[in-house]
Amino acid sequence: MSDTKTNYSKRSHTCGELTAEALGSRAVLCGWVRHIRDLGGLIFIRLADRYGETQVVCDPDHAPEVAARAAACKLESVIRVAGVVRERPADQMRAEEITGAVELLVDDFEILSRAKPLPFPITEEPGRNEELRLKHRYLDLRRRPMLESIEFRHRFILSMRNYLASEGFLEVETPQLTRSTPEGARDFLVPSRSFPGSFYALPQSPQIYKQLLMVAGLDRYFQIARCFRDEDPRADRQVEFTQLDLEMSFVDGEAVLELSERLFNHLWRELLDVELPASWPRLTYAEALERYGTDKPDTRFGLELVTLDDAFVGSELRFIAQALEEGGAVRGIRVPEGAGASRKQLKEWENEVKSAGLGGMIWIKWTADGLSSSIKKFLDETAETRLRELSGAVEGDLLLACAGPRGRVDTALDRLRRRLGRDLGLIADRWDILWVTEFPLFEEDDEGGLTSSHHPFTAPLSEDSGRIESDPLSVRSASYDIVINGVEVASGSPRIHDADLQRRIFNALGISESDARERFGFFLEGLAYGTPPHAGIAPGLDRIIALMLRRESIREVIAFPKTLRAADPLTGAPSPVDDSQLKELGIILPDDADSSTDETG
RNA sequence: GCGGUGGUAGUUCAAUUCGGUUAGAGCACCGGCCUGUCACGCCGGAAGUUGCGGGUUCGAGUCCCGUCCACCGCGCCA
Repeated sequence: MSDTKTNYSKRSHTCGELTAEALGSRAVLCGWVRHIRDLGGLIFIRLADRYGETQVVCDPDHAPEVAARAAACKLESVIRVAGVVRERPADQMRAEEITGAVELLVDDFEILSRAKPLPFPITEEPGRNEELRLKHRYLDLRRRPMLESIEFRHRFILSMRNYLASEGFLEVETPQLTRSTPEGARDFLVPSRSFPGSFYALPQSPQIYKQLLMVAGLDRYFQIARCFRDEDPRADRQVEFTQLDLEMSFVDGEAVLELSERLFNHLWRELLDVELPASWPRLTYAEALERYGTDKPDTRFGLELVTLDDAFVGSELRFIAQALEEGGAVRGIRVPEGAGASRKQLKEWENEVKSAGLGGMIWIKWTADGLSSSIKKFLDETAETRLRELSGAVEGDLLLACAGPRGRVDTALDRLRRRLGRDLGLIADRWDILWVTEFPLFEEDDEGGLTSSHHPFTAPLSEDSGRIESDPLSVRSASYDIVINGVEVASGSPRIHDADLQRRIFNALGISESDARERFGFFLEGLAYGTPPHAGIAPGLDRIIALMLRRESIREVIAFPKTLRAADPLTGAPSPVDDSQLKELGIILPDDADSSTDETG
């Protein structure tokens, strides 16, 4: 009776707590009718709530009225039952369930809310139709695995919040209606009524605000921040997602690395009972790309990439010669003892490469019977020897390779490597957590200009900052990413705290002095009133929680996620609005605007 | 924007290579029976514009074209 869960409520216990200790006592339970087994006389109901399930028995010999009501009760109706806790017959105890030794013999039965027939069963694994789950998310969330992920998420955030508070961090909220800055992802815009023709933007991250909080002297800040980016979603990306945003003053990047390591280690220890290494391995961006073809390598297995250009110098293979001429690369993966791979298997692996945008995949097998290869005609002895040297292949091995522009080859081989890791069962069951550092500060955009590869407030490595004007693409940033089992889960950097350096960066990005004043003037001015050196990081909570729970998609750890087109099947958002609303906002739609969707599909 | 997978009863699935009678089954639902079940059991019933539109054909769930939706990936995601 003293349990906080039952305070203020109609029940004496939850559905997960009655055990043999309660034998003989009266109890009142409320919950959902999860199973009904109507034997014609006796009726067994498995009553469920967030906390568990308890078997309740309605016996017509004991209470005829109760049995009659139970017989009329439908699955997932909400009921309140009162009765006496009694022991189950000895041969019917369920040791694997907490409440498995007891049952409630009901003498009072009240239906609080009847349920219609369900659109899908609560007690079974869902089918392929995820839209149906989202449309009735309130039912999907009744499923035990979903409940577990929501509870886990709560405990994760609680543990994180407590930890950061103990480290002296202040939790501060920043605005959701803010100013659009054309850098980065596409903004979600919100029209202003009082300023017709002007728009707020939803924050892509609280980046500028948190830096201004450092200028304000808050010293250590964090926020569980909702971020919005209007880009196509993926299994690990929603247009609306949650980050732990944090920032520290009077520190360099190293301090943020240390804090992050302690924070993650704390979370893994508290929530998973797993001890991560006290400090994590570090990999530079360049090394990650060279060895794995990606900036977020899964290091739980080998199959590292090798560069094979040298073996193909002067090759008569047109696609290879062309790739090399155009400054591309031939890279591959040696599969130890992979020479036994079937044609069908090779075809599947090739499809993996093709769907990443490459024309095809080369394979070479070294077997006891000699060499066989998709390009055997074009492999002379010199080339073959060179391939073995470069890849380290020995008899019994398989070499898979691709040619093309370096970036696309790396994307394809990263994808192939992950597939190989799965297919060959090479992925170790462990947590591989590491830092990826020294990202390039700039990237070339489509028009040959420069953009920030992280964001424009990222500090360059001090030894590289002299080249911002002369050779910007060679400038490395002081940024750092956290990668766990091949998933990028956090990204951060020391920030620029000097208005002059910030101006040079804007300049390199092609943002003129007047542009910068127009777009970031308030920020530059802030930096000019005494800015402490500061650094921070922003872990993506949805991804981390999904990773910890080994869920395939972050939708499994978000209560009300959106589809891959950023729609919400439950509410029907986004939806058209009344003309009067548009008029008030001064918005005129083109005649062909029609956002309605095919409802028959 | 591009590539791939899928869409059949409320739901999960099936439907003979290459097109062939009235599109089947489990669960749920409705009716009947059943007093120790726990995937309860037994008997019966209702339930379908095969996502949508067009085409080929004597005949289309099946083949072709278009389109919509969901999912996976590429592009995109400072």
